[in-house]
Amino acid sequence: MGISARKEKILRAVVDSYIVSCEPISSAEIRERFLPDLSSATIRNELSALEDMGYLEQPHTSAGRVPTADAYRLYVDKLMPKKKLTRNELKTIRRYFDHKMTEIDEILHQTARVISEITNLTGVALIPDVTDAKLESVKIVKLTDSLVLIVLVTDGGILKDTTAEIAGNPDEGYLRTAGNFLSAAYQGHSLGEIAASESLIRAIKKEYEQLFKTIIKVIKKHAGGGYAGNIVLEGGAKLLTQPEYANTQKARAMLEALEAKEQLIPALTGAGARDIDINIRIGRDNEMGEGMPECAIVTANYRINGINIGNAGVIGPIRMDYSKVVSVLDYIGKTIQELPDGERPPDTDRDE
Amino acid sequence: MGISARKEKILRAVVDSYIVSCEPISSAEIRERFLPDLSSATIRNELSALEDMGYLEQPHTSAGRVPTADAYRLYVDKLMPKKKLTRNELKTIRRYFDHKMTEIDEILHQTARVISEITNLTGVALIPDVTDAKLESVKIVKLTDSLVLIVLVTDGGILKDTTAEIAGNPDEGYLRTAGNFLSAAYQGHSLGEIAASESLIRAIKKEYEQLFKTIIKVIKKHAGGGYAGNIVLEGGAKLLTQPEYANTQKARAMLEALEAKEQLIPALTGAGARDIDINIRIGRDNEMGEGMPECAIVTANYRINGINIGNAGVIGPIRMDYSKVVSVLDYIGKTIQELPDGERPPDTDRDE
DNA sequence: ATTTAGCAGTCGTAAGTATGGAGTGCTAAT
DNA sequence: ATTAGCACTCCATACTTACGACTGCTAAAT
Repeated sequence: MGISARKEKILRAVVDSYIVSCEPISSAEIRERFLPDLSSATIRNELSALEDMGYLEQPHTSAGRVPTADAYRLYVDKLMPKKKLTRNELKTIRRYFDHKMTEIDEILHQTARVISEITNLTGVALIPDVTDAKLESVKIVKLTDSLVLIVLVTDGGILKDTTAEIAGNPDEGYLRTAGNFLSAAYQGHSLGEIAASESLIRAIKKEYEQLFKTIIKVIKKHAGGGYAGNIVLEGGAKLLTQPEYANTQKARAMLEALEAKEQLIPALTGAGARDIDINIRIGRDNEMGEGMPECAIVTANYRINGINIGNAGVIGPIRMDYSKVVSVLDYIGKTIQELPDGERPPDTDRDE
Repeated sequence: MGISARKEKILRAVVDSYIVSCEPISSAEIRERFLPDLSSATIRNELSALEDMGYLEQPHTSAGRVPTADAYRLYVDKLMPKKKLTRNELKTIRRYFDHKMTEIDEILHQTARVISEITNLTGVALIPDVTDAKLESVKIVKLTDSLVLIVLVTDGGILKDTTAEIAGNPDEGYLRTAGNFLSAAYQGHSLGEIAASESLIRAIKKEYEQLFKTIIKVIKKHAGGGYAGNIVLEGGAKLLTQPEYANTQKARAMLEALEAKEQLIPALTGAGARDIDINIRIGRDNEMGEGMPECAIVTANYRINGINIGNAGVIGPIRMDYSKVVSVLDYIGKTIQELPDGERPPDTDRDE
């Protein structure tokens, strides 16, 4: 059961206004700026009704109205205008992506950075879990007598490498052969499978056993370990420009939540985030997960040539410019789509 | 020309007190807590003299005294007590370093993290410039048909790797040979030299030329690029617990300075930081470099087996517990000294 | 000559009070 | 159903007062 068109107009006015000013808005101001054909008294009646419906709140009796989290929810689902980015903003985004990038990490870092720059919120990116990635090959490179570099290449070009110490000073040929052997044995299996299954050990020749154990350890480190360390944040300090964090108390709670990145995982990966392109979650205290302060998270899922390369978005106060954020995420999606071919996104206009 | 012993005692009392309370201290309180044998009037006279000498300030006429930056300088150079870390703190440090770490990056990350945890300030680490590192070998590993991994191994075990796209789908043997060839040609030369000199190109066989150019690009990226990206920060939000940043204005200035990591470079690498083990710089506005707010930076230079592995320390308000910070940096130094051998630092006592 | 007690003077902080105005809810008229 | 009008609420601001924390100075004591 919906609400009347007029109520929607008024609610939208409240949210639109509050998003930029962070101040309660009065019936008179709504009339003046958004709905001059109605009297303030009528608007007041509607406001009162919207308050009863749980969409608005008053900080105190003689103050204007402020949207609730429910109002934002309705706003993003139904009322939100489609905002266009300015030329400068488009240019900024393009500039961030105008050189070749081969590593997913780098793309996501850049994405988080540009999101933060444009929205003045904290940019966040989630580097995808490699547990389900299929192993293509294992390369083992000798660095020094006791140190090797283990490189795991997976489908989608994801790449994980780690140095490991190794005993017995094996020669390069041996390591190469071992790498080829392991590649052959494991090719097509996901890292998760490899980390989990003990049975595959049997297939391994005796002479590779020590090396094998080391590599399994490396794979486990990447596969089993959850997302910790795979969350990228850019522009944490930007949040302090937002008036809701003028109070140091709240600012600290928020920044601490950001520093404990693991806490963010449920908020970034929760239900619903999987299949749709843009995911907006608006949460009061503890709705976002244990210890997370009241905030909103908007993320997009990015793909290149159909291959998932990760999620990126913003984290900020519930009062944020959702429309702009969505536009930014959208345009970035188009931009990185075209990245590998060096093409420009279709709606690009070049201006000096 | 020094100051009298009694003045030193009083100054130390002021600083010691201010470090923990962040409140101006009165003559009466000094008498009570530090120097019961003197009258407050005498202390008042001395305070007045110290103020004339530039070591103390009054926020206003009827307030107690507060140390100036000069006072901190004198304090760390001469007056500071040697504080012992608590058992818990020692344990915390040891826990951070109780597993094997082969990568310098990882050690410095951990260092910054533990420093932040114990001091409640922002931990900072500077990963050393590789411009002067001598190249030991170049490894080129084929990942996919068009992608190779270029690994640069330098003396001291420093390692830089980057993926690069490459045309012509060369086979593995070719890449290995090319790697060996380049290793031989460049071994012993510093990355800086290699990046700078064009003359070495002549020695390169025609067939390696394209690959060579790619690798030079990679080396230049690491060698010429300055420190950007080599600065590690941990615990930025911790600063908000410090009373000097209760004011959001100042907090933002500080956090923004931290985000623009490049700005930190002069502060971390300035004159004097080179040869001594622990470097304390206490700066008023702009003394630390353009755009840096008033703050203090304490760093230590860490070595393993005589090889420099980087600097790490804290950044925080001028009012910080220098003694504790120095103790922490010191103990970390001992701990990572012993890291590769798995030994414990000498003064370690194990308690459950 | 140094130290100290005593006291006047300064100034910030906290608490209390008054005022203005912003905004609402309600009522009654349209 | 809408709206003008008005009484009412309550916050923000400014102003005042009182208190008390410290100092600096002077004069006496050591």
